[in-house]
Amino acid sequence: MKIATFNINGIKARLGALTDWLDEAQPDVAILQEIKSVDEGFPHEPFAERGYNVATHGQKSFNGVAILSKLPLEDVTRGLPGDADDDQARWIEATVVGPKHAIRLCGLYLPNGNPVPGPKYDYKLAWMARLEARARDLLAEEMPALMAGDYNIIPQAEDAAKPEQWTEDALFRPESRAAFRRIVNLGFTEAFRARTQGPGHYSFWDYQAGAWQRNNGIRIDHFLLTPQAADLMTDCQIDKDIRAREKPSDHVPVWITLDA
DNA sequence: ATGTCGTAACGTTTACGA
Repeated sequence: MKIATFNINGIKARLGALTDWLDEAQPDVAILQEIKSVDEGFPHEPFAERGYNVATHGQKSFNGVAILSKLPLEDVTRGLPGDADDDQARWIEATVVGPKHAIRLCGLYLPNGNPVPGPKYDYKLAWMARLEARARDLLAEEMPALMAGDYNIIPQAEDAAKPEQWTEDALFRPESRAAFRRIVNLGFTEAFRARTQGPGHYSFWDYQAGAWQRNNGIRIDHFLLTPQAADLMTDCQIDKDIRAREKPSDHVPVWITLDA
C-alpha cells in the first residue's frame, strides 16, 4: 500500500499538478495539506474518475486538510482533540482496510508559528501538546497507525541546506524541535530517517530568492509510524523532481509503502 | 532585493499568511 503526504498549497491552483502526479505516482492514499478551500469548494470529480474516495476538512482561504484513497475511508474524524475553541482546519483521521491490515491514518498541517516570540508561536506549541496527547492515545491502540503531513519542523541541522538561516525561525527553534522529539520518542518511527541517513534530503523549497535553483531546501514533511506500522514499512521516498515543474507547490510529496 | 506565491475582497490593487 503506497501512502503519500503532499502540501499542495491551494487546490484551485494545484489541481492539474496534483492529478498529473497522481497519474504517475499512483498512490493508494494521498494525505493533503493546505487545500485552502471550504469542503464544498473541493472538487470530487477529478479524483472520483481516478478511483479515489475523498474526505476533506477545510476552511475559507487558509489551512485545510484532506485524504484521497482508493480504499474506502472509514470512521472519518475531523479536528485535533483538546481545544473546542480551535477553528483552524489542520487535522483529519480515517481508517483504510488493506488485504492484510487496517491502518489508521492521521493527516496534519502543524502551525507554522512565526514570528517568534508571539501568539502564533504560542499556538504552535499548544497545538503540539495536543498532538502529543493524541499520539499517546494512538500508541495505546497498539495497531498500525501513522501521522503524516506538514509538521513545519526541521528536526535536525542536517535537514536544512543552510541551518544558520533558520536559527530564529519557529520551524527550527529548540522548543519546537524538543516538542517534536518528545512525540517521536514516545515510540514512533520517523519513516524517512529510518531508511535514509545524511544531509541533502528536503521536502520544501521557498518560492523566494531562488531557493529551488540554489537547492536551499528544508525537510519538514514527515511520517510518524506506530511500531505496528513501522513493522510493515518497505520503502520511503521523496518525489523531489515535482518541484521543477510548471506551477509547482513549494512542497513535494513524501511517500511510504506498507505491506498492509 | 521587503526578492514569490495563493487566496479573498466593496478587486484593475492591497492585505495576509506562508
